[in-house]
Amino acid sequence: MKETQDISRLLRERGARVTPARLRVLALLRGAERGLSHHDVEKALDDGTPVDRVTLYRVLDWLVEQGLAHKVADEQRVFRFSAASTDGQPHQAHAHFVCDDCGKVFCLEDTPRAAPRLPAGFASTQVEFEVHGHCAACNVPVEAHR
Amino acid sequence: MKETQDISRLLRERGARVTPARLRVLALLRGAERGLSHHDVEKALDDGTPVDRVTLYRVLDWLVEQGLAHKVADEQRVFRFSAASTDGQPHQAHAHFVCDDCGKVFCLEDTPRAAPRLPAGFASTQVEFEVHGHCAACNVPVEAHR
DNA sequence: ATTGTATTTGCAACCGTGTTGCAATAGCAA
DNA sequence: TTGCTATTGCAACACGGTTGCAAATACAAT
Repeated sequence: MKETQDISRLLRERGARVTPARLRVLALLRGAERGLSHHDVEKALDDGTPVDRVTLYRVLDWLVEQGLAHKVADEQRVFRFSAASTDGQPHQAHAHFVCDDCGKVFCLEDTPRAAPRLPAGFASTQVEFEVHGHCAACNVPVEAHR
Repeated sequence: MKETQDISRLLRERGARVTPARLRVLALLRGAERGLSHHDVEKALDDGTPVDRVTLYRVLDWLVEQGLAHKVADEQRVFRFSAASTDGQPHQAHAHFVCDDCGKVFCLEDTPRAAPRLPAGFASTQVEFEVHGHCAACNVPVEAHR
């Protein structure tokens, strides 16, 4: 598989050993369309040979350390990991959609980045924009009470 | 003490019982110039009659529920609480400014209500807007790196 | 002041996320 | 194949936060 070759190269480039755990985790993150929590990853790797909890934490942190992944705390104060774009630039500021039914977090790409006016002397370093609601999977048209 | 009277009234207005824990915690938050973690509050209340861990958690969450306090996760993913401005109205959807230096939370009133476009099937119920940065007091003009 | 009762409190036990120490395993170079 | 060392797996821990339930108490009604 081309993807595996690709990832192996990335790992080896960093003078690190190519292990199944690293391969599988990075491939998973790269294929994911949203940030994955440790638990998400653990579940996703559940088929096949399971990966130890601790190893997973270490692999994830290692990927971040190597610049191959991003680590961001979500609203529930749980870290979510996503593959770094290999073409360099850091994780852009963008809005998140949080489904109040299933708890999933989605990245909204086209966000109107209108920052609110700040009082004098205030400086902003980061803007968090979070939209709460019901995602497509949970949003039953007929009656959507929770 | 005037402060205590004032707080008692606020609590009673909400049809709630005026208890020492609530009185002390809210007074503390109001006097604090930065967001306090559960641990901070516990420590601060350590003199006098100590308040139970769990009670403290419940009081803090109750204050937030009543719109008397704000709850925001800090950089270390620990909740920090600060007193809400008591000029009345319920905690509307509006932006918060969180100072990453002192932990204080400010309410930004004039928020551009531009909701981002959502993917098909998604429905939003609430929008949270959080701006992180340095407040006027912490924002030293000379060197503002980071 | 006394009583009744619903609200709060305190305790103990628990949960989930994340971490540490250390012995066993397994990449990879020689 | 062998040997070295990075990596893994296990067990145990740390810490912030939550839950269930019985005891205490604010406050309203006598």
